[in-house]
Amino acid sequence: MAKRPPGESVTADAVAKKVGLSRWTVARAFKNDASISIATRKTVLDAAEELGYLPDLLASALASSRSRLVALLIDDFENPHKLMMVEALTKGLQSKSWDVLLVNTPTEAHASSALLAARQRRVDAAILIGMYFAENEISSVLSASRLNKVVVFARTSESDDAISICCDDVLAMTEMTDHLLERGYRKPLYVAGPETISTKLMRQETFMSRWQDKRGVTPPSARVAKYSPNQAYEMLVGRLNDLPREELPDVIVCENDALAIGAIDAVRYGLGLRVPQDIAVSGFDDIGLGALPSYGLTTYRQPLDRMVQALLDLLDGGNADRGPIPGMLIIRTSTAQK
Amino acid sequence: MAKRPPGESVTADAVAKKVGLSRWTVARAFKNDASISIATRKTVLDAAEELGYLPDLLASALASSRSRLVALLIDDFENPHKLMMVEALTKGLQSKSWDVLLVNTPTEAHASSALLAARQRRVDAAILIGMYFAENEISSVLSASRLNKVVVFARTSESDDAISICCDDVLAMTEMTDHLLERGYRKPLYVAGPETISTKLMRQETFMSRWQDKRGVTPPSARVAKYSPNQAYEMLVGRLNDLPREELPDVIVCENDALAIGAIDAVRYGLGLRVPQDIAVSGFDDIGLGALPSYGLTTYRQPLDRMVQALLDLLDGGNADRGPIPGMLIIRTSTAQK
DNA sequence: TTGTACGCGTTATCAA
DNA sequence: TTGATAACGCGTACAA
Repeated sequence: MAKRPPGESVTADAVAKKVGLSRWTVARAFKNDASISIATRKTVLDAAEELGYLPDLLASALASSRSRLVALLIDDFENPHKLMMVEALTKGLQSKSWDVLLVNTPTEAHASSALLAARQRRVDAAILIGMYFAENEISSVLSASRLNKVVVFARTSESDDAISICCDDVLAMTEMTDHLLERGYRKPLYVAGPETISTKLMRQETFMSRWQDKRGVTPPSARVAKYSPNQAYEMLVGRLNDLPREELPDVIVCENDALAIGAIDAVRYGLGLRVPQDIAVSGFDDIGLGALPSYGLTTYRQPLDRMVQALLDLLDGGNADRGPIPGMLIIRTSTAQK
Repeated sequence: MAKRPPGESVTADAVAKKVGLSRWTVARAFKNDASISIATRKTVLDAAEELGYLPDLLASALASSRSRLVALLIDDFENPHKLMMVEALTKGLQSKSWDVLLVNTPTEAHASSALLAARQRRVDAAILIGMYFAENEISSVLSASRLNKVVVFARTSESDDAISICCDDVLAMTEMTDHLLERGYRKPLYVAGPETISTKLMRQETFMSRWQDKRGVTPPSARVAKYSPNQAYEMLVGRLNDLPREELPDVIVCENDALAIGAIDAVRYGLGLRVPQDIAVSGFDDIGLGALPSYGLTTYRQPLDRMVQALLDLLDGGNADRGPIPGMLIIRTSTAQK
C-alpha cells in the first residue's frame, strides 16, 4: 500500500480511538436519526472536527448503496433558461446534501452512454433537463441499468420509467394567448423550436387551438432547428423581408425567450421596424436578458422554485407527483398596446 | 444485506464465473495497459457486455484512491462566458473519462464548504472557474484537506497551492487598445467589474497604461459590482445621461461582454444614441449574443480549446505550466470606423 | 499471462 | 445506547 503523508485520510477509526469509543458510534454521531446520547455525539463531533474527519462518501455509498449523488444531463448550454434551471437545481440539491454530477450530452448517443456512466458512479437519480432526444432511447438504457429514478425536468415525459416535473404549459400558453388577443393583435406568427421538443411542450398546440377558438382562424407558424437567437433572426429576416407591409404579422409568438430575443433583433435590425409599434413579440421562460429595458420582453415565468421543490420531495422518498405546476405571465413592453 | 432484484449489480465476479476465469482477469480486460492476451480480453468483454457489466467506479476509487472525478466550482451562472467554459470543460473532461461534480458556490462560505464536500467525494482535482472570492480562504481549506490539485481556470492565481490556466490578458488588452487607437477613438471610458476580480485580470491596468503611453492621458473608468448587463446599463445611463454631448466618451471599453451588452443597450435605449456612430463599444470573451447582427460586438476571444487542453494535460500527470495563452481579437461593427 | 490474500472506509444487522 | 461481524466491489502487490 502506498504510504500516505500523515494527516491525510482521517478515518472513523482514528476518531473512535481518540475518544475511546467504537467506529460505529462515530458513524452514529454523523447520522441525524441515530440512537446516540447527546453527550456522546458532542464528544465525537468535537474530536472529529479536531482531527479534520469527514465521512468518506464513496465508502458510504459502497456500503449502503445510496450515494446521495444525482446526475444532471444537459444538452444545450446556449439556452439561458436551461442555465437558470441548472443554477436552481444545484442550489436546491446542495441544500439537501445532494451532490451533482454534471453530464454534457450534446447528442443522443452521448445521452445513452451518459446514463451508463452515471450508473457506474451509482447515482441515486438522473435528471434530464428538457432534452432534445427521444425517450425510447432512454427507456432502453434504463431497463438495462439499475438507475432508481429518472426525472425529466421541464418537459413532459411519455415514458413510464421517467417522472416528469414541469410547468403547466397549457395553462401558460392559454394565458399568453388571451393576453395577446386582449391587446388586439390579429395577425400572429408562431415561431417553434426543434420538432422533437415542440411536440412535447404543448405550447404550439395550445396557442393554435386557442386562437382558432377565439378568432376562427389558425395562425401560420415557422420553425427553427435550434433554440438560438441567431437562428430565429436568420429565419425571420429571410421569411419576412420581402413581404409587403400589410402581410407582415403584428405579433410574433415565440416558443421561448431565446427565439424571442432573436425575433426582436430581426424586427429592429433586419427589417428596420419597431417593437412593439410595428410588430410585437412574446417569449417564454423569462430569462434575464428579456428584462433589459431594450427588450422588455413579455414572457411566461416557469415556477422554477416549486419545480425544484417538487424534485427534492421526490428524491427524498416522496412520490408526490403533483402534475404540472402553474407559472406566471410577465407582461412587459414588447406587447404594449398598439 | 438487502436483497437486490436479480440482474442488478452485476459484478466482476459474475463475469469471471461466466467465462471461467478469475475476477482479476476480468479487471485486466478493462485496463488499457494490462498484460492480457487479446483472445482472453475479447472473451471477457463479450461476456461483460452480455451480462451488462461495467466496473463500479466507486469501488474502484475506494480501492485505488483515484476517482477520475473532478469538482467544478462556479459562482455566477449569469455570465454567459462562464457557461461557455463549463461546456468546453465538461466536454473535454468527459472525452478523457473524467466525470464532473458541479458545485454551485454563490458565496465564499459556500466555496470553502464546497471544497470539503469535494474532498468527501475524493475528487482528484478541483477547478475554480474564474471565481469572485479571495484565495487566501481557499488556501486555508486546501492545507487542511487532501485535495491533490486545485486549478484556477481563466484567472491568474496568487496562491502557491493552485495552478492557473488562463488567457494572456495583457497581450489581449494591448491588442484591443491598439485597435481602438488605430480606429481613432480619443475619449474612452473603461467599465470594470467587481474589484476582487478586476485586479486579477490585468485588463484595466493594461488598458490604462497602454493608453497613457500612446496618448499621454489616463482614461476615466467606472465600476459595477457584478458582471451583469443590467448593472452596466443602469450605471452608464445614470452617469452619462446628463452630460453634454461633447463630454460623452466616444468609446466604452468593457471588461467583458456581459457589461458590453448592457453598454450597447444603454447607449441606444438609455441615451438614444447610435452604436458605433456616436459611441463605440468593445467587450471581452466573445459570447454568442455579441455575434448577433444587432450587437456586432468587437471583443477578444479567449482560447478556450487550448485552455481546456492545458487542463487535461495537467490532470493526466503532466505539469505543463505553459503560462498564459494568447487568444484572438474579434473585430465587428461596434467599433467600426467613425 | 493468470491467480490469490488483503485492504480501501463505510454501513446493515444483530448481539450485548 | 453501544459493540462487533460481515459485507460493498474493486485494486495492489506478489506469487504461480
